[in-house]
Amino acid sequence: MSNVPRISESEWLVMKAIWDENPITSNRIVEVLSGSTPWKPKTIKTLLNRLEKKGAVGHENEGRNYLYYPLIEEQVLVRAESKSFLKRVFRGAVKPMIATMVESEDLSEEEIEELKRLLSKK
Amino acid sequence: MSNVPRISESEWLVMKAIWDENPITSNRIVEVLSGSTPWKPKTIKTLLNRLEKKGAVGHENEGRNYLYYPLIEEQVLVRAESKSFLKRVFRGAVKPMIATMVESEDLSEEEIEELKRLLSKK
DNA sequence: ATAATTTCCTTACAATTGTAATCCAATTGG
DNA sequence: CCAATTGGATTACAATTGTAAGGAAATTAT
Repeated sequence: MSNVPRISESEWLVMKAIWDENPITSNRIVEVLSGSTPWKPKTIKTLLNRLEKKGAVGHENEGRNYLYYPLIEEQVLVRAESKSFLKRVFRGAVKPMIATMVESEDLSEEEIEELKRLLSKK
Repeated sequence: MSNVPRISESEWLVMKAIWDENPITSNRIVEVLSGSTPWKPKTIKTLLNRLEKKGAVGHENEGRNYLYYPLIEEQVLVRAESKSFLKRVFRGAVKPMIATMVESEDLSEEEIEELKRLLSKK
């Protein structure tokens, strides 16, 4: 069930814009993404079409404009991606994965404390 | 520098076989992967060629066979992938990432303890 | 010594992805 | 009211990926 579609790297950026402001007009998406990518509006439109075809987003008409909304929750996609990444790169082993992340990324004191607490609760 | 090439999902499986037994003949790679994938030998050969073209592996001749070896360390590729995954899916935020993994994957008592120790050392 | 097999090299071919441009209908500015 | 613009639909086109098959040279089996 709930076969999560595969979302490409570029498409992820679009999804994030939609999750962040839901619902959101295509114009607004273009506006948001123009701040963080070098994409032309046409490019963003293409990505929106693909995402809709994949069943990741839907839209309704707002006048002559489209109002987009996610059809997949961020959490769902995030989990699916995480699982696939874990398998591909770490052969499914969670601990080495977390170890690598803790080693190579920066974590503040607080974050470390919070994570320890989180682990304790398990 | 050290621009790490992008390794596709299928290619990762080949890389793992090579990291696991280094150096390794093409035959042995086919043998290993035939156990875990449905790929035909020709497919595996294609992937090896692509990896070589990308500079991820090299080979020397062992008689009429090829003996492959990695040109990129596992750690290097793992870190690069992790960073890219983190950015794409978690907007670069390590803590939520680890939190998600801890929540949705299974960790044994021991592993949890070990991770807590690891965090403490930071 | 030929035929069969094996190994590698080259080519294939559709789907996905990145990155748009073109075309058309509706809307808006003058 | 007509021209320009805008938003969406359709089309484009090369690179990457998944998944091999075909051909050539070397080796092995008979």
